[in-house]
Amino acid sequence: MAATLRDVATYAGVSIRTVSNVMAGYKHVSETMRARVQDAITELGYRPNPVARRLRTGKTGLLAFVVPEIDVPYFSKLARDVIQAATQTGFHVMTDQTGHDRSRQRELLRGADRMMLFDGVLFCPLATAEDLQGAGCTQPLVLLGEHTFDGRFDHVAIDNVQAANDATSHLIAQGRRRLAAIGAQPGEDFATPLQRTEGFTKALIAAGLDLSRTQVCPAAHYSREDGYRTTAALISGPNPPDGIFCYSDLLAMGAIRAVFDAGLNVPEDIAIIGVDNIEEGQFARPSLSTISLDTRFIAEKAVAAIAARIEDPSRPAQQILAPHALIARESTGKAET
Amino acid sequence: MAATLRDVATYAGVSIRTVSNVMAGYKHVSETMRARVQDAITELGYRPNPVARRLRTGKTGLLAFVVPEIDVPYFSKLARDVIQAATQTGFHVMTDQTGHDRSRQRELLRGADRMMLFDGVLFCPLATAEDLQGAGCTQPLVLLGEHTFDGRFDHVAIDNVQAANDATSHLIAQGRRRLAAIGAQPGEDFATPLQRTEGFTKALIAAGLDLSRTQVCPAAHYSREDGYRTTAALISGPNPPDGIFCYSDLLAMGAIRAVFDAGLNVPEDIAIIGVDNIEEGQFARPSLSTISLDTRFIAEKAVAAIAARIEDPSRPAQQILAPHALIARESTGKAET
DNA sequence: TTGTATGCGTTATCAT
DNA sequence: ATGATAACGCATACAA
Repeated sequence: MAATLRDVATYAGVSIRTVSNVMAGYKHVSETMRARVQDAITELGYRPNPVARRLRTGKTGLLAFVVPEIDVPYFSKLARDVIQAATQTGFHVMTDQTGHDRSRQRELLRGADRMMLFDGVLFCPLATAEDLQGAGCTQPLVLLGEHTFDGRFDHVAIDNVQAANDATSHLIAQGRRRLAAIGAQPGEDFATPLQRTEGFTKALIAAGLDLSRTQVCPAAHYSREDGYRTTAALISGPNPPDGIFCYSDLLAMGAIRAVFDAGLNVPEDIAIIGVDNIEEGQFARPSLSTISLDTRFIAEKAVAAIAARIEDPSRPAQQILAPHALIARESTGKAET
Repeated sequence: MAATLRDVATYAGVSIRTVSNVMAGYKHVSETMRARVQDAITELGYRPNPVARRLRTGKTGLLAFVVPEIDVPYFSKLARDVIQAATQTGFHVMTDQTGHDRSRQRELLRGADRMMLFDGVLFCPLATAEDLQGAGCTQPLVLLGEHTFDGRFDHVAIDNVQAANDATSHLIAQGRRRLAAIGAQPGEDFATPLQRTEGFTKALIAAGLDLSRTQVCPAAHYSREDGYRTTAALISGPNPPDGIFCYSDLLAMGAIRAVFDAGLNVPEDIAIIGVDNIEEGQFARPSLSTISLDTRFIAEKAVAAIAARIEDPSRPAQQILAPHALIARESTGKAET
């Protein structure tokens, strides 16, 4: 079995306290003593038991990272950066999936089954303001990607309105006039789709375009499948667009395929732009124009924020704006090779 | 602060033992007592402290899931299924990334910094038999995807040789004769690439093809980038292939783009097939032929195996074969729409 | 059926 | 500078 503090103490002929001091790097330990204890430690291969330490200190060193689905490229990219940032900060990361299940999400938010298991939660919500009501108040929580700041929780997110505006303006600058958006979620009041629709509309108005000729299409899951189906319907509809702003790159990938299956071309007949800058889009044919989010930045800020909140739960909630950037590729006009 | 067992006991006017019994669903508790305790529990909102429980029982309820990079589609798909299966079995899953760093991988294998933190480890190794030597012996370990069974560890994997044979045979059946493979890792002795190269070669020999006209190309990271670069080199080389077997779908996606950037077409000029059946391939243009692995099956078997091993560390190591299937799509011949 | 008491391996408090 | 010891919250052997 694994050696304990007591084993080391006995072996070195000192008290348990001294060993603990050595482990903790305590100042006031004589050199001879420190050496003797160190020998015993390496000799027995002693490693502190994290569970015991955590029972005592109340800190688990664990962070929960909650996403709808980890196999959505944007979330797995984010997970990668979060795990990296957390590891450097001394945390382990547990990943939990809500799977689009609102009640499960609320349950996770309440911290139901894992009270005291995590020091904090990094939450990528598919949630409304209501869902957040009265939840998560019990433990440190940082929201990633939803951006209706109400002063209760730390947020890290891009300016969704501006991002959507940028994407739409780019389509307009490429000469597109009959625009459509895919990704709205009518009936819900999730912040992200609402804000992107707002930005989309703003850009149209700023360009003096006829809003009656534009369509804002719902998409429940931001998946390739949804993008495909919705785009196919748009094309065969009464007012086919010449430019589509998809609220995610995954939607856009489905959209591109739908355009080609309809016998049309991207970008010649329909220009398409997404959001997220997933690697898939760089190698796609045509390569996908998109709004890139700095997941590295988001992850690092989120981990820093949760660490700070764990340190001082009473600090005021921070709102951190992550940068975004337009990346123009073939799907909105660069000639396809 | 959170209520403890003692708080509940005091509140209900019973002993701590009784409360514990009720929580554990112990049989011999009188109904009146159970009801009274239950009331106190809900009244105080009591939730057992997992850390304390785990210190006591020695079980953490935590599984480590170790992959090279979580944002590789195959691994994130696997992660999704692993998390789901583990959740149903009552485990939480921590994801760790080795990032192609051999030493970090070995360190994780030794369980260095997390002895006693995890009940078991699910390991997707980029590791050689040597790396596994003397490591992980200390804690329950299940290997996913490497398949050189030596009786020391539980394995869950497909038959890589057969899978590669199937993919290659499919290319041959489509009339391709100048074949290339991408994904070998010369200088290493990772099981997967070796086995896939073996299957590739076997199929060529079985078809009586001239081995001297085939090329087996290395690729370090199974990434789109590697697939692109390697394919570009193949095309501009002295002996361009008319069919390419990529050891991963990601390599294949890069390969497809490279073919088109060279002014050629898939599948007309070069047919391409991959392995993994990531969703990206279904929507790609052309859609990607591939060998599909049943990640759901792999995840469920792996979780079951680790649970069984945790239960009985001395049980003999199991080797579990996961099914695979050829999926023929446009990239190997179905006319592109 | 239920109460008492001990220990899991730490850290931290109090002495010395 | 170091030793003895008390929690942390829970599960369980033992007692009643």
